Amino acid sequence: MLRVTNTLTGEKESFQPITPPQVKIYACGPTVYGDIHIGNARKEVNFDVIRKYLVFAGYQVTYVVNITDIDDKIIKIAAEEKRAASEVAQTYTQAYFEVMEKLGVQKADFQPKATDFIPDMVSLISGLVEKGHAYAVPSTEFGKDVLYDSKSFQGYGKLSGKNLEELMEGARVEKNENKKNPTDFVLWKASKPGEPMWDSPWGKGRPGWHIECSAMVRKILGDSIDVHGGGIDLIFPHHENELAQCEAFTGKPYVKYWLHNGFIEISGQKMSKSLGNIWKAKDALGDFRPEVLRYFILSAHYRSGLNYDRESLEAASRGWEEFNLTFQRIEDALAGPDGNGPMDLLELRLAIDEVEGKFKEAMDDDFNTPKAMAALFDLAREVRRVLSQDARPTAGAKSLLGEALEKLNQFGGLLGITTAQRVSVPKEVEELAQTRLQLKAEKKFKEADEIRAKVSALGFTIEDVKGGQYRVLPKK
RNA sequence: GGCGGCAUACCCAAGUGGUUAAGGGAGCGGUCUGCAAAACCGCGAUUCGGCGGUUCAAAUCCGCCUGCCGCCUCCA
Repeated sequence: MLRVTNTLTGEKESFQPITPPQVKIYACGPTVYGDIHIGNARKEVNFDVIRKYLVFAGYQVTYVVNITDIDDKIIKIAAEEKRAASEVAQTYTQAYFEVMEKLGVQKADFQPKATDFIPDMVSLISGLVEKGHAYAVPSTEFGKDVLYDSKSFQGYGKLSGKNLEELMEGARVEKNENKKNPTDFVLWKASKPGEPMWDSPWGKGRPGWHIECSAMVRKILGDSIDVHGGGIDLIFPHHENELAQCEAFTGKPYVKYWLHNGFIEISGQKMSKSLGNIWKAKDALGDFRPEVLRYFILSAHYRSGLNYDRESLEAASRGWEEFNLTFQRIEDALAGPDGNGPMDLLELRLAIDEVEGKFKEAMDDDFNTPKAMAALFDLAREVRRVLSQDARPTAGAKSLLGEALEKLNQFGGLLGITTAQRVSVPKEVEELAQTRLQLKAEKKFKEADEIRAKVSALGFTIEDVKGGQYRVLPKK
C-alpha cells in the first residue's frame, strides 16, 4: 500500500485516489525566463519518477506540467533584450524541453502554456468577483487590477499552516494602497504601456501568477485532483493562493494530496541569484551524464534537502559507473560461450526473488528512492559475485543472470538510472583488442601496450578480465 | 516575531518502538595480474547533536537546549 506525505495534513497517509484507478497529477513547471537550474531539474526528475511509479503500480495517470510563459520576469528580460516577451518565453521553453529530454524525463500528458488559457482565467476571475471573493480596483490607463480578497475565504492559510493575523503582522508584501488586506493578491493585472496585454472585463491586462494554475487544472483535469506538486517554496504563497481561488470558486476540495520536493542546496544554502550560486542544468549535463544526475538526485529522498557540489557528483558518477558496468558484464557473459562450472548461485537466486518486493516496499513508502536504489544494488552485487566466479557462466547461471538483468532493467529503467544505449565499440577498436589478445598470448607485451595506447587514442580503454578475456569500455 | 524542516561513520544517505543501525563513495587489508586498470573477498558507527523523560525496550515517542536551513517577497 502506497503512502505519501501530504503537506496539507503534515502526515504520511495511505494513497487513495478520488476515482481509482485514475490519478490526476499537476506539478508546477518552469517560468520560462531563463535556463532552468538543477533545482528545477530535481523537481522534474522527482515527479517523473513519482508518475512512472504510479503507472507501474497500475494507476491510470494523467500528468500535467504547465509552462508559465507570461509574468514580470519574462517581461523584464524581454525589455532588456529588446524583444517580445513571447519570443523570450519561446526560447526558454525550447531550452527547457531540451534539458528534459536529455534527462530522460518523460513528456507530461499535457504541457499547457499559460497564455493559451487566458479566457479560462478571465472566466474564473469573473466568477470569483461575482461570488464576492475578488474585487477590481483602478490601476493603469489600460484598466483595473483584480485582487483576491483573502479574508473572504475561511480556509486561507490551511495549506501552509499560517493564519491571517500573523501573516499581516509580518507581512513584507508589496505596498498597494488598494488592497483591502495585506495578504490579498493579484488575479489580474492591468498592463502598462509596452507590456503584453489581453482584453478582459477590466480593460487590457494580463493574468496574475497564481490564477493560471488554477485555471489550467480545472480546464484540463477538473475541479478536484489527486496530486498537486512542486518545490517546497511554492507552498506559500503560490499553492495556498491556488487553493483559495479554486475552493472559493467551486466549493469543492481542490487537491487531495499536496506533494512538495526539497531544495537542492549549494554549500548548505539554497541557490539564488543574489548569492550567485545558480547551477544551470545544461552546465551540469555538460559535465555529467544524465543518468548520473538522476542517480545523484534520487540518492536522496525527494522531500529532503540535497547538497550539490562537484565532489558529491563525482562520487555519484563513480557509483553509477560501477552499477552500469554490471549491465554490460551480464550482457557480455550472456553473449559468450557457456562455462562448465561449478558455480554457487544460491545468493543470486535469493536476491532475484527479493528485489521486486524490496523495491516496491521502498517506493510505497513515500517514494523512498534511496532505499529502492539500495535494493537494486543488492541484486547487482550478487550478480557481480557470480560473474567473478567465472567470466563464462554455466547455462544455469546464464538463466539466472538473464532474470537479474530483466529486473535491473525494469526497475533501473523506472528510475531512469540505466542507459539503454551501450556505447558501441567500433570495428577497428574491436580488431585492435583482438590483436592485442594475440600478442599477449605470444608474450609480446611491448606491442600489446602500444595497441592499448592506440585504442586509448580512439577513446576506449581495454581492461583484462579473468579467463584471458578482455573488456572494451569508453574512456573515462 | 510567526510557521516548518533537519542534525546518523571521513563524505553522501536510508531507518519513524524490539533480531547483527540499509546502500553508495572514499579508505585500509587481501586475492587476481606481464604491466595498467578492473573485478571479487574482508574490515569499518556498542552507536545515532546535547541533556532529561515515557517504556520491559528509543536513532525512532515527549520536553528542554544547541547548531544549521527554509518559508513568511519572485523562487523548484
